Amino acid sequence: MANITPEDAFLNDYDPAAFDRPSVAVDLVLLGIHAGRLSALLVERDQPPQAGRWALPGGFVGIEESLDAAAIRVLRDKAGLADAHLEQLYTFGAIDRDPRMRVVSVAYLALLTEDAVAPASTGARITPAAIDGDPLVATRADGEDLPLAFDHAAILTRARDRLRGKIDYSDIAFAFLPPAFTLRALQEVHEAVLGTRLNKPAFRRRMLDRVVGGRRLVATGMREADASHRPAELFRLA
Amino acid sequence: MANITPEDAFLNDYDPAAFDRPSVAVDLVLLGIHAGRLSALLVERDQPPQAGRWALPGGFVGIEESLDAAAIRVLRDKAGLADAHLEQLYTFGAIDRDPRMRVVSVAYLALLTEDAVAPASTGARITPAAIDGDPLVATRADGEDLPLAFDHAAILTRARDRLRGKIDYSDIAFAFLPPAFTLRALQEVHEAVLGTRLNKPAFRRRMLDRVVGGRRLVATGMREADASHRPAELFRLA
DNA sequence: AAAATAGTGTCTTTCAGACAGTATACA
DNA sequence: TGTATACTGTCTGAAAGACACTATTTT
Repeated sequence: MANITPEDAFLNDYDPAAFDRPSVAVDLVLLGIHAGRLSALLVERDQPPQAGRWALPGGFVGIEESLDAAAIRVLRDKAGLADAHLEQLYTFGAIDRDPRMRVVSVAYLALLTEDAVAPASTGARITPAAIDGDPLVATRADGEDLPLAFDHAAILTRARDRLRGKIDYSDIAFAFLPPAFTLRALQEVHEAVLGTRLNKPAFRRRMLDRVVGGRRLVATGMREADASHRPAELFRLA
Repeated sequence: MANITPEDAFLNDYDPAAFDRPSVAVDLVLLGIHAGRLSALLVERDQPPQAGRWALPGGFVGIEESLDAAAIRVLRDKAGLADAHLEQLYTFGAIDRDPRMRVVSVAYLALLTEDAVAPASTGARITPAAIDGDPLVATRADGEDLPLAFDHAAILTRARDRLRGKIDYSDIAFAFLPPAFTLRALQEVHEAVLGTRLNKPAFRRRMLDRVVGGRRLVATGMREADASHRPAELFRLA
């Protein structure tokens, strides 16, 4: 072990500028709860290859731009969103994932509130689609299953799995909600992400007892406005 | 497939071939349990920049090589290891993380058994170092704290956090162990990763009841060989 | 026999699921 | 007053922590 091999010497003198390099891109998985279902914002491709298929919004990373900065730029310029919870998801680097050229794509997870997902209406070039099933299927509000471009079904699957894995022990669920929210809304977020129904008293207890990152749920004393029956209390994270 | 034109690009008005691209590299976080502590294999840099500092083994990704293939190649050629549990960790893309050029580095986690970590002895160019504390410190077996190169302390920190987050609900602990192992060895892996002591009866119950990925612990009927007192039974995952 | 670790039985606490009940708002 | 939903009390069962005990092997 630890001998200096010819490969070591070669790599020490390796000049990457002399070789072709992959392009580096970011792709954004924009997720929100829409009509009670976990949904992604997808963009219809209008150019070949894969014209007519639906893709994640993305863009190439500039030579003087960090990965995070590129993700923020795509969020703003391609999705028209000023702000969202953004976290890096996974990097996809299969040789043939894009038929035009070698592209290594760093996927980001962006979590949106319901009012950020809804304006992208069905029929437009960017639309929310419920993601469900295994293998994953993206279904638009009109019931149409949208064909996905490139390896984007794999990216969406990994995004959903990440979300399911983290929701129980992190504060990501709150990224889907406005600053003040009802416990029912929080439960609906959990149910949409996990794809299961949850027990209400146990859920309430767990959420009210829980401390995540030094923060916990506190009652605001205010109540939801538009309920047709008894309005629930609004909580916030503090 | 269609002609490759600038219009084919993800962003209609952006031709990546016309711009400088970052280099893409992989860095390997080689982790194992050494002397009861979670330890990483580090390589001493013998060239500037940062000569004398300790780095993760890494290498550039070839234009016709997937990220996973590059990680396997580095594992073999730079670390001299034929096989290990390999999983992608995170991609580091700050603009100035390498002073020589723009490098986007995809970090991989590689988990090794004790006999793969141990041969790299203290004093050699590649050495195991216990990683502990917050901020993270890498300590060689002789007690020396090793200065880390570039952003590799941040990479190691993220590797440790990933491990701690996954050990309770995945089978990664077994990647540190040979095919047959005692329950005490398994508990020592958990304790080294989490940095805490665990309750023995509860740990045994949990492990023997647990089913992860359709597999569970089964007794082999064999016992450990070199114990100076009552030898423990060997288990395997099946 | 002594020493040391393997392995188990059991008590207690904690917490989630289930279910039924009370409270409060709107029609 | 009816109805729908918010919110809570309590029972039960599952699982973890703590601790003490028995079992088995080497020296």
